[in-house]
Amino acid sequence: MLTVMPTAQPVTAVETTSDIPEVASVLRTSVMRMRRRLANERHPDNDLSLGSMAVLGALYANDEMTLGALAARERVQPPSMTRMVNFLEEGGYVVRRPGETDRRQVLVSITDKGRRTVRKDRLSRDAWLAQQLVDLDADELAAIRTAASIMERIATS
Amino acid sequence: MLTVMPTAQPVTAVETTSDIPEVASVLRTSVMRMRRRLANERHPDNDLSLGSMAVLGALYANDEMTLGALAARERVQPPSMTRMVNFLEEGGYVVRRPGETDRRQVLVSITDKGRRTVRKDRLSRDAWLAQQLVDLDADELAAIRTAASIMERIATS
DNA sequence: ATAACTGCTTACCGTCGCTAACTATTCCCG
DNA sequence: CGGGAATAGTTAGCGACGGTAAGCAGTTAT
Repeated sequence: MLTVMPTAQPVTAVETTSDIPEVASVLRTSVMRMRRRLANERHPDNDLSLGSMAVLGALYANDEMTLGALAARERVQPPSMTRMVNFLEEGGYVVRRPGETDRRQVLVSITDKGRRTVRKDRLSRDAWLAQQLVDLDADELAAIRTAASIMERIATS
Repeated sequence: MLTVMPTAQPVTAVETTSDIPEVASVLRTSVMRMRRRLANERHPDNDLSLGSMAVLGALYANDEMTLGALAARERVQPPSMTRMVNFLEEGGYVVRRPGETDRRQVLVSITDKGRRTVRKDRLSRDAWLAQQLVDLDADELAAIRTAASIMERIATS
């Protein structure tokens, strides 16, 4: 007995191969649209942008990081990270201090306010996306997981 | 007979359900990074941005559309679409003309130059992404396809 | 005929990313 | 030790991309 087959008829590997350009195109547009939607879905009472939240999340995990490490992690140039950290510092979410051994460095650490924000935000910000995923079946969820890891790898290559 | 199970050990539906927040988070960051990468990968000799290309692609499929229809299709506010169309018109990729029955409308249609650009660009712009996908096996490709269609649906919901 | 609505445009603003050029510190080598 | 090279961040300025508010012109309804 066939369970629900997501969308496609079973295709052979050969046919699939010739579809690569099409998959590339489809993936590209869906990624673009998805990120636009995600950017819009932030909670209104939260003034932190997606980028800022990602930084704050990194600091939530590792209490203190250099600005350079943050930039590398987010795959962003140092000036972009400087701006984000400025913004976060003004809001009281993080604090800066000069590096101890190397005073050129800037050590960024998260404040209690930042920590609280991350916890609250993890709940509310991903809530919308999680809600969209809740109706998916196990196969679809697995596909998303696989695709996400491939995208991560491609984006980082 | 079980075909290849992408990456994960067989998980029950119950376990999978509890992973939803994590999948949401992973998906979100990979989408953000992926789109950043895609934006950077455009071919240097092509002065059209990703958004403009999407519009041109829509016009390639349906010869003539109103500006409003284009905005709706790209899930963008009318002013944003006005700007893109201005840009495309200046470059000679599209032409504007007033609507016939309703002269408030603006009908946008693609020129030969626009058509040529789409064809050339489809080849060259997605080439990079396609190259990244070429080493994937059939299951992974299927996962991408499924994920893309889900993302499309979510983004459009 | 006029009021309300609609489709697009204009003006302005914010985010996010980049490069180039600068400062301050550290490292290395003669 | 001293001085140039390298490194970590910052500042300044730009471009792409998105939004809202307000205005204008054409259409519809009363």
